[in-house]
Amino acid sequence: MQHNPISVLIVDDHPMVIEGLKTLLSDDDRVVVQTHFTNGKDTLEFLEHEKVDVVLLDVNLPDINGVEMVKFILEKRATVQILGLSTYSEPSIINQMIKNGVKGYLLKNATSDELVKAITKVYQGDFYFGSEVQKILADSVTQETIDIPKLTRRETHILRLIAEGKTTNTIAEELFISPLTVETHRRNLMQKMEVSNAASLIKVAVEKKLI
Amino acid sequence: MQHNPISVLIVDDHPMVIEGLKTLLSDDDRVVVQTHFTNGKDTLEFLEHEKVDVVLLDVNLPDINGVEMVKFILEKRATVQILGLSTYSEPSIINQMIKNGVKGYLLKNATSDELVKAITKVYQGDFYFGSEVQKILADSVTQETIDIPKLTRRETHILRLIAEGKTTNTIAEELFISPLTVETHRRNLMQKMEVSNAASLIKVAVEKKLI
DNA sequence: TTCAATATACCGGAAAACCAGTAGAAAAAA
DNA sequence: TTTTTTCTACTGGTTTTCCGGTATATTGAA
Repeated sequence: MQHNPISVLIVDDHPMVIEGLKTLLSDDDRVVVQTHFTNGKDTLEFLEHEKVDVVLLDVNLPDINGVEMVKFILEKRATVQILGLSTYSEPSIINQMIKNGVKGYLLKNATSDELVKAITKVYQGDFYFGSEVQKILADSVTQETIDIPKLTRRETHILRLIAEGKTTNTIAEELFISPLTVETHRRNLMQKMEVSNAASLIKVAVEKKLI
Repeated sequence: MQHNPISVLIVDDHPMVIEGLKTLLSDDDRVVVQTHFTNGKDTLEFLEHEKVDVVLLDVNLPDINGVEMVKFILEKRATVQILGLSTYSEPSIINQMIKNGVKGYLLKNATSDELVKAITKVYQGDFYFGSEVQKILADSVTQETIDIPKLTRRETHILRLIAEGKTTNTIAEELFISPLTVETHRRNLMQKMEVSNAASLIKVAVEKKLI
């Protein structure tokens, strides 16, 4: 089955993680680490003219945000399979990454075995999620993560201004619109966030990372 | 100078980080990795009857909190030097760790050179902080971290209730005090936080991690 | 082009928040 | 024990928010 080993590209800004991944993967001849990068830009440049089977992608890169990165990589190389990697498990981020096309997701406490398993699965076009990640995803369905309300541009803007402590009138002046309009927006915001005043509006906005 | 290499103990719950550290340190004969653990409990047990020169301690262990861990290790082995390691850089945590006795601190994006340098420095009894960490520490002195207003117990409590979207009257009922009293507290809170309404009160409270 | 979503704007009224100042009782610190 | 801080409470008044509606212009996607 494994005539050609699966070529892997590692993207992570931590040298020690890169070395660790290489070591963990070096024992297994089904997988070969082709190269590695510590930032998004170099990775994308490389993929411009080279190809790999699987990208091991850290979510927290110094230059490009992980969710964006998935999109960019797949734009360049639609056939590549991406396996997300991160230390912590933010349900919303994992969800976004999946939406953008990652085929698997592991936390960094994964063992060597799990790593190889994930890579081979993903390479075959299957999905693979670490057990903790699965748990998180399961929770996130029931939890509040799923109901992050979609705010319009104007609403997001006004939300920020409210958080800065500005009154309806001040905001209206700043945006050259009627205070009544601002109030309508604020009311829509509160309805979407299911709260009944500005204080808790800000709290849930922070919780849902909308600010 | 380096007759005996410095013996190092690695504590990190991520196998790939452990492998990475080992690899990064394997090139240098001034340092030898004696053993490694993935949790706090096993580490402390080991230190009960064995000794090492330097402990590379990840801040985020599954069982014991990093700040506590420093204290426990030094209680067991007062002569050991501890070098903190973490992915992110929380000024408050770094400060606490230093207070508890770590001699150095690195982010996980450190290079092999920096790692060895840090270990040798720390071993000699000196301090060593990665450049990013230094920046963070410097900032944390000048930045807003310092002017976290001291809230009284009652104020903290009421702040939480405000964040939950409760009105003055509701809070008063809940605490069996007059609404007027609650209002006084809220006004004091706003004054201390230098804001003029509940929305921004919550925002800065979140920023300053008071909620 | 048509339709849905978004941004705009209004009325009237109730509720809550905000402001400025004062002040006594209780608890904690000196 | 004295002093300071914290918690309590008030008067009286202004401003702002919040609520339940309604409604039109504009924009963007199908």
